[in-house]
Amino acid sequence: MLTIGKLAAETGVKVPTVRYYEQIGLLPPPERSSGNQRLYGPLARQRLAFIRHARALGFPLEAIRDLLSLSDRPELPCSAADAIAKAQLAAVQARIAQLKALEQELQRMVIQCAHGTIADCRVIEVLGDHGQCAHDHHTVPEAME
Amino acid sequence: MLTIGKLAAETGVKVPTVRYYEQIGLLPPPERSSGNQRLYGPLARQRLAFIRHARALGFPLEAIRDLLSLSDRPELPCSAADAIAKAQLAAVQARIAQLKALEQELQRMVIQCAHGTIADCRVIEVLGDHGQCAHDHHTVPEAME
DNA sequence: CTAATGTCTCTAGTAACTATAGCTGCAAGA
DNA sequence: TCTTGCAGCTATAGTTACTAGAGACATTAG
Repeated sequence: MLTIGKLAAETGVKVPTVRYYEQIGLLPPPERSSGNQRLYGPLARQRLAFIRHARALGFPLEAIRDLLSLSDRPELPCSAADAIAKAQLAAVQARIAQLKALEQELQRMVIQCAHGTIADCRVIEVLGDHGQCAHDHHTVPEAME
Repeated sequence: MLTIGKLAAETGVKVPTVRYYEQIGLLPPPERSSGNQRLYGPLARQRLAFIRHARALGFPLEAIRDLLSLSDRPELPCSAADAIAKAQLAAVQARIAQLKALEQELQRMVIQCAHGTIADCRVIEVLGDHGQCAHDHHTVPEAME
């Protein structure tokens, strides 16, 4: 049986985060020691590793919740899991495309900076006037860490 | 003089967001009408457009705060503004690189899915075992809007 | 004049944690 | 055995950049 600290060290998740996952119901409440400390078995370790890996791939916790409940029902077709992964892939791709447009614009700004005074700084000037931009970056999408 | 609604419509910022910017000190408290409603002049409009554009380029509000205070001092050298823009560019580029690694991994997962049952779903399997991954995506960076 | 829309303040909620405070548990050294 | 010090416990609040809601007042169109 692992204490929360060992579990955290083994999975690379921080201790408060483990407790947070329990609080929001992603991890089941574990056994407790006589002194009321959490004790985890290998199943919990596996589940936490799953969560950690999915988070690292950018899946939001809600998607992970769905994936976990799917993995508890191995007899179902995997189309639902597939759909979640595809949605995540699409979100990542959209985000990349958007960031590339921002990158272009920022690069233009930085390159044109003549390193004089603020009064004729391209950075400040371009920010003040969207008309000088090449691309349409005027939609700020949601984060995804 | 513009009411908050007109200002919002002209700049593409939502009304509560304008009030929020005032609350955190990005916009100065404007004049008020006899009935206590906010009234904005062209300077406020310009400042808000600046904020809006910088946000669209992904600058965090703290960076925008710095940029605004720089733009109030046109005689200073523009190196500080340049540095902020460069930092934002670097953050965007780092984020793109990280998302590309995720994209690869997600693509592998989705492509390998045989559309059978959950029991042998690659999506679920790969998430449960990081050893099957090609890349090192095990650092989740911070958001950026 | 009335009805509809706009605006006001204030509070709370979002995602996914992180940090803090103040307490108790537990293992090892002197 | 004492004690020191880390680990763990609960609960609350803070983070970013807003968004949503409640309930009241202002303004404007018909």
